[in-house]
Amino acid sequence: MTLSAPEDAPLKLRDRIENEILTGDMPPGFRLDEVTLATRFGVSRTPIREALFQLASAGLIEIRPRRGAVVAEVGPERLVQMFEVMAGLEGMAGRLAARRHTDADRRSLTDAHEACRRAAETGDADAYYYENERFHHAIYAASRNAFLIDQCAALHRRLKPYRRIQLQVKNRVANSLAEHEAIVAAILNLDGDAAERLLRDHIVIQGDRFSDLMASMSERAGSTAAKGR
Amino acid sequence: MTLSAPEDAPLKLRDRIENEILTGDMPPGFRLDEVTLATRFGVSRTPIREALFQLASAGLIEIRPRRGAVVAEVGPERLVQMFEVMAGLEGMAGRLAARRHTDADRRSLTDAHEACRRAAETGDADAYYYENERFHHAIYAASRNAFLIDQCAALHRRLKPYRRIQLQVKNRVANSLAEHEAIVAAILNLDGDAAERLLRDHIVIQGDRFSDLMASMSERAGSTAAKGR
DNA sequence: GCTCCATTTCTTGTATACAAGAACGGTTGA
DNA sequence: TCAACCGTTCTTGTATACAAGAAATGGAGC
Repeated sequence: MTLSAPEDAPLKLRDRIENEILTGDMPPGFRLDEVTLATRFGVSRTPIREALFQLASAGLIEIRPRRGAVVAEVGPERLVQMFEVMAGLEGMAGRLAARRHTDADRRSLTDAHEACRRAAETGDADAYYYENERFHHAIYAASRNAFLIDQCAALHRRLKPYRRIQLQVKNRVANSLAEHEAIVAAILNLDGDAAERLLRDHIVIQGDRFSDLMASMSERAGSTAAKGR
Repeated sequence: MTLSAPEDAPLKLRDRIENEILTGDMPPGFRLDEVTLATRFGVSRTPIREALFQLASAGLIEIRPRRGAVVAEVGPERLVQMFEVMAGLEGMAGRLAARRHTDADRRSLTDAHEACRRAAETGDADAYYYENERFHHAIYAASRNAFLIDQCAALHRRLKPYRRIQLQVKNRVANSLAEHEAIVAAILNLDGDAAERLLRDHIVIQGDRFSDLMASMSERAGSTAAKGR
C-alpha cells in the first residue's frame, strides 16, 4: 500500500519508514528495532538512527532512552485534540486566503474543487481522497504564509491515515463536497470570517461523525493489532 | 546569558546547542561544524549529529546535504509569518480556555497575572519577561488540549528571542499588562470570542510595533554579525 | 510451585575508522 | 592580470567496533 506517489526513485530512508507508519504497515506500538531496520533497508544502524530521531521529532514515533523506539500510540483523546488543532489551523488559513489570494491561487483552488467534484461524481473514493488533499493544500497556499503552509502540511500529513478512514464514513464524500463548495465561495467573495468558520466546521469532528470515526478506528485496531510485540 | 533555568544539571546536548542558538550566541548563518562542536562538548561526532538532526526538525537550523549545518536565518518575512501563526494558536487556546478551564486553571491564570502586575510595577523588565511567559503558558494549559499546548509551547519557545526584544519597545510592558487584564476577564467570563480576539491582537505585530521590532532586530544583527564565517 | 536474584544475552548509545563529495588553492595558459 | 583546470584538504556520510544499560533466562531458596 502506498499513500502518495512522488518520484519514488530516490526516496529517503526517513520517508520510507514514515510511509510504513502512516499506511499502518507499522501499527501503533510497533517496535522499531535498529538492527532489523538496518538489515531490511540494507544500510547500517547509523542512518537508521538519524531517521528515527527525525520521526521522533515529528511525533510519529516515541524514543524511550535505552529502551528503543516504538510507533506512537495516538489514543482517541489525542486524535481529537489533533483534529481540533487542524481545524483551527485550516480556519486560519482560510481566513487569510480570503483576503490574500492571488489570481493563480484562485485558479488552483477552483481547479482542485472541480477535480473533487469529478471524483465524487464517478464515486471513486480513492480519487476523491487524493483530490481532496490537493484542495486543502490549495487553501494553505492561498494563505500566503509560508510558515502556516508548512505547519498545515505537516499536521495534515500526520492525520492522513485517519482522514482516509473518515472518508469511508457513509455519505461523507457528498457532504464534504458540498462544504467545499461553500468554502470556495467564501474565499472567492473575500469573506474571511465565513471561510474560517466553514473550514473549522469542515474539519472538526463532533457528534455522529466522531462516533463513526472512533468505531472505524477500533475495528481497524482489531485487524492490525499484535503485529508488533 | 541563559534563557530559562530548569534543573540545569543533566542538560541534554540538544538543549545546550538550542540554548546557544536561542540566546544568540550562535547567530543566524552561524556554521555548525561537527568536529568543532564535538570537541567543544567533549563528545564524538555521533551524538552531535543526532542533536543537529533534531534541531533541524524543529526548524532552528538548516542542514544542506553534504554541505553542513547552519543556524537558520529567519528573515523579517518569515518572522512575521511565525508571529501570525502564534497569534492564531494563542487565540485558539484562549477561546478553548474560556469554555474549558477548571478551577485550578482559573487560579494559576490569575496568579500568573498578578505576578505580571507586580513585575511591571517594580519596573523589572526581566522579571516581567519571565512572568509573562508563565501567563501565556497558563492560558495554553487552560485550553485542555494537550496537543495544542505542545504546539503553542514549541512555537513560543522558538520565538523567545524576538519576544524579548519586543518587550524592550517603549511602553510595551504597560500595554501588555493592560491587554492581559482584558484577556483574563474574557476567559473568566467564559467569553471565548473575546478571548480569542484579544489574544490575537495581543500577539500580532503590526504598524508601529512591527517597525520597532524590525529596527531592534537590525541593530542587534549588526552587533552579532560575522561571528560565523 | 512460585518468587526473587544472578548471570547471560541483547539492544541501545558512543567512539572511531573509512569513503566520498565539496571547498580551497595553486599552477598553467591565454 | 585574469580565468580555468587539476590536485589537495577538509567536511560530511556511512560502516563498524566497543561499552553500558536493560531485558530475558535460568537456578536457587522459600
